[in-house]
Amino acid sequence: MRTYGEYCSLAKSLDVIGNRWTLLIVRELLLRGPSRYTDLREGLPGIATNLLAERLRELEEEGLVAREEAPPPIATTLFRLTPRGGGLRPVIERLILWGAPLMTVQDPKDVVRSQWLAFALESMLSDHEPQGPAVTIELRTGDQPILIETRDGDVKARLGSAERPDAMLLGPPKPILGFLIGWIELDAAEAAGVRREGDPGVFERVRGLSAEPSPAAAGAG
Amino acid sequence: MRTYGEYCSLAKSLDVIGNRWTLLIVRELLLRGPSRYTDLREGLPGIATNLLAERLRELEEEGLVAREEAPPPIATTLFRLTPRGGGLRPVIERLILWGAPLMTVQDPKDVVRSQWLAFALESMLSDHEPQGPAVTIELRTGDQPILIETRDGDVKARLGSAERPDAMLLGPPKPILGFLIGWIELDAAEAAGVRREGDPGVFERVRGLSAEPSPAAAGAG
DNA sequence: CAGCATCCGCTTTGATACTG
DNA sequence: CAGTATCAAAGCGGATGCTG
Repeated sequence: MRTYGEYCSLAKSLDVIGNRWTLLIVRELLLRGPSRYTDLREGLPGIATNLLAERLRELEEEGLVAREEAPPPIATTLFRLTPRGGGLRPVIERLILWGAPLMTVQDPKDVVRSQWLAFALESMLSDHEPQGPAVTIELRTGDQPILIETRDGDVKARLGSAERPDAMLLGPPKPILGFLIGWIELDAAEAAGVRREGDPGVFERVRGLSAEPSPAAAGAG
Repeated sequence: MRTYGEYCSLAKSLDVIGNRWTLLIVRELLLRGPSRYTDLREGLPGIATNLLAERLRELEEEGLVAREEAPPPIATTLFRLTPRGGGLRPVIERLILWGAPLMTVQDPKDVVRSQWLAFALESMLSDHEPQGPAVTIELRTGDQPILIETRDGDVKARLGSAERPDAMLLGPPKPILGFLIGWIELDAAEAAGVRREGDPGVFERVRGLSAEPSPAAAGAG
């Protein structure tokens, strides 16, 4: 194993999770829960199968991932995060927040997955009126519908549909994200191809208030 | 440039700062302030000089680092973090916290630098009695003395000495760190070669209360 | 000396093919 | 389903040399 050889907490962290793909594997395990090898590979487009196997082996050795052989009737291997591996969630949340300005650039070749958007939205949105009645927002963007819900003062986002959401946004992911993060207003999002249904006021319940849309200018500190 | 090709905030962050050495360069710039090329290389033992040059160029292109040519009398190039680059501090702090359990293992080949210890201590300690009189603790470990001070409810740690610190710890870094983080008690630290001077009560002002010394068992989440 | 660029051998990664 | 095997390409580490 290649190590920085520094008695430094940051360097030692990077010795463990600094390799390519490692943190994305942890992301998949966080958002999917215990997963099969094949499902992980499906959630990591472009990863070489030998690399996924090697990374999982390393993560297991480091105690971040546990392998679980399901008994005969199911007969499959599940990979799950240990508490130590789950402890990376705050790190990943901070990286998501720091990277938000980079989402203003969507390369045509970028793969879009609603699961990633939902995962990121949980870190980026917050409930500004925790005492109010729960609200539900549905997004129709990416490959699957996303459900945003306020719950116990938190904002939860996951794949799913609601019978009667309080509001709905349909269209390309970039302006929808830009509007929910707070970089652009609803009319600008609509000009970029977003369609709204339901009460426009409910968005303000969870919307962020960042002011920095540009990836070059944004100082997140 | 190699990219993950995902429209995901985490993946895009890693596209920018996921390369080897990048985050350690940011660490050096955070703890040193604007730095010369040579000083950066000195703070990153083992980095190849061409890699440092390449990383700095990348960081400049991404807008995290700015290059500054000092005028003729000084005639040197300074590299400084932009606000965007400085925005990585919370990410690095979380990585430091997550990596703390890894500091229970000190490889004989690990380079020890007091600056790294001071930087990490700032993330790991907090002032439990912000209204009390300011306290000063000096550490004699690593290559240079470290000064820990309470200030405005924060704990600051930097290289330096005090005329009359309220307390002092001398000895190997591992037990000193273990004691300050809260994994072991003072008598255990002393048994591991730590010597104390001054009031033992002042340590409780800033000490952490983590309970998990083992890198394998610690669930930080 | 500060701030690189070049060259070379080794390691890691990516793509694909194949297996119990 | 859950990998292993193989091989080419890219990245990295170390040494050395160049330039103002």
